[in-house]
Order: sequence, then C-alpha cells, then structure tokens
Amino acid sequence: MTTPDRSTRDRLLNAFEALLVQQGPRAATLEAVAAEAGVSKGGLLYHFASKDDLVDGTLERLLTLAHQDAEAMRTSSSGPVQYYLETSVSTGSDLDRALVAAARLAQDNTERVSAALAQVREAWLEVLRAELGDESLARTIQLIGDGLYFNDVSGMPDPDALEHVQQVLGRLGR
Amino acid sequence: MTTPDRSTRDRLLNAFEALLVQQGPRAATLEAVAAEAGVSKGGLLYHFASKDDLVDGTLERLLTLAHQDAEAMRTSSSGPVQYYLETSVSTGSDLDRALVAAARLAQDNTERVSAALAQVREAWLEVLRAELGDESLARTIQLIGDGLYFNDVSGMPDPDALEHVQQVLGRLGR
DNA sequence: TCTACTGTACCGGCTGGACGGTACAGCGTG
DNA sequence: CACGCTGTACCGTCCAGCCGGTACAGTAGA
Repeated sequence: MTTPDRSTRDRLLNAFEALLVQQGPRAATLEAVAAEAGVSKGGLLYHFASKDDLVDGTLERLLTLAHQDAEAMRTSSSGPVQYYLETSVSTGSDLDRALVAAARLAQDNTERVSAALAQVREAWLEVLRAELGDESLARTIQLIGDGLYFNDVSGMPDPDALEHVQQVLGRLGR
Repeated sequence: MTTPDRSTRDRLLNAFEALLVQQGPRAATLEAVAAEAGVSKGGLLYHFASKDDLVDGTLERLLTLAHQDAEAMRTSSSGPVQYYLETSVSTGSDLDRALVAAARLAQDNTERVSAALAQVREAWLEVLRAELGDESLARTIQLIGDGLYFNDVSGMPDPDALEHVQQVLGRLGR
C-alpha cells in the first residue's frame, strides 16, 4: 500500500514524510532524512538541492495523490460521501501520510504548504458538491471530514467516530 | 478582551502565544519572546527556567480558560450547541489564541501538549453529551467544531461555514 | 536615621550543540 | 576513463541554557 522505493529520490521523500509524521518537523533534519533513507547527507543534497526543494517535492507528490484520490472518490462504488468519510480517518495510505506530513510542514512554511492543502480541499469539495447538489450539506460533510482528519493528526484517533457520523447522516437521509 | 498584562509573567505568556500564532513555532524563540514582552532573555529565564517551563505555563493557562469556557457553554442563553459552534470559528478570544498556540506546539512537544488538548476536547464533549443526550449527535457536532477550528488554524477561515452547518443541523431538528 | 544585608527582578554576554548548506575526494559501472 | 552518485569534513548561523553582574526595595539593628 506504500509507494514502492523505486528510486533513491522516492526513498528520500518517503523518509522525509515518515519523520514528519512520526516525530514532527523538528526531527526531520537533512541528516535524519538521509539516514532514514539509507543515504548520506551529500547523497540527499544531490537529489534535492535544499530543504525547500525537498518540501517542494513532497507537495508535488501530495497533489498528484490528491487528484488521484478525487478521481477514486468520484468512481467509488459506495459513493463519494461514504468514500470521503471513510478515508478521512487515517487509513495509512500514501495520501494520508502525505497529508499529515504537509500539515506538519504548514506550521513553518505557511505560504506554499497551506496553498497546496487548500488546493486538495477544493478538489474534494468539488466532488462532494457535484454528488450532493447541496452546498450546505457538502460543506458540512467536508467539515466533518476535517474533524476526523484533525483528530488523527492530533494523535487522538477515535475508532468509533465514523460510526457516529454515519448514524447521524442516516437521519438526514430522509 | 485580551488577558491584561498584569505581570511580566503574563506578558511573557502572551508574547509566547502571539508569536506561536502569528509566526509559528520556529519563530517563538526565547529571545523573540523576551523581546516581544519587552524584557531581556535573562529576564524571561528568571520567570521560566526553561522553554519547557514556558510551555507548561501556557498549557496551564489554556486549561483554566477551557474550563471557564465549558462553564460558559453550559449556561449560555442560546444553548451549548449554538455557543460551541459559534466559538469554534475563531473569535479572537484568549481561549482561541491559547488553543491555536497549543496546536502549534503539538507539532513538536507531542506528549504533554496533545494530552492537554485532549482534556479540553473532553470537557466540551461532556457538555454536549449532557445537553443532547445523544452520543452520536454530540460526537458529530464536536467533529464539525473540530473542522471549523481546523480550518481556522490552517489559515483557511470560511465565514460562510457556520451558516451552512446551522442550515443542515436545522433539518435534523425535526 | 544611617548602615549593612537580603531577596527579587532583570540584564546581556557567552558557550556548546545542532542544523542547513558547501566543497571535495572518492568509487563503481558502463 | 568518464560520469553518476556517494560520503565526509567543514563553515556560518542560530538557539537554549547558563552565569556573573546590576538595580532596587525592604528590613533590622544601633
């Protein structure tokens, strides 16, 4: 389920994300990333000229994954809403990891990173809108997804949360 | 509306939060905090022996504010749910600032900070549960609040979000 | 009331360590 | 032997924490 380590470059991006997710932005130093990827610091800097460059590479991959996800959402057999809520709780997918990593980065690199995150959100909202034809409901469902996601990011995952939400949404159904 | 600068200690805590909120955790260095509060670094370290100590002071104040807020929620004239949702979008209150500051801190100081945030969430949920007598709805509303809050923290506030949520909740009302 | 002493609040320079980034000397493979 | 890539030594910067010192208010004793 994880991106295969095709190249040293991929290994470096995976290592960067892993460190961001598991230990936070402070721990994701160039040396730590290189070590995690099994490469020297010089080796890392050969592939990414600077830390900013590493961030750019991460965001680029995030956007690619997010657009694939929006497409998967559209064509999901259980419907976009169900798909969206289910995948808002951390599934351990590549996209999850990329999102959490980006959220961590957003604390420092405000501009670029939060722009990328906003882009991802907009892609999802677009699909919800198209499916529901109801702006208020689409927004509310996105907020619930944000909430689920926020709890995961904050290290307070709640396995029952999804059930409760589905129970409440069921009452709206009719 | 902001905590008065009664003492140098208060000024330091306010300065720390302000820097965390406005410029992120990297910018909130001891020197920067001291400068913002109008004291020297030595002066800061007189009041808070270490940066960890500064974090502890911030969390302590957060918990105090949060318990006051839970009480205000219980006794709000418009009801706890309305109060909770309204104050989930950033109102610029002391509690807001303390929460955003804590969220920023949670990126690095995983343990203590997220424990404090979990405590705050639990206090709110308790009030929602007591009011609604409906676990699923209480949880869902808290998730929506989390979503509203998350968007603010991420620098993507949406002034219309609250209206949409109220519109949807209205449909549940009957 | 003058003096000696104490505790509180604060200052600013220093140090050791970590981090981002650079330079350069290898090393294997085609 | 040339090129793609790796590893290491090093530099400048920044930061947390420490420390010697200052100012001053209060107090107690003669």
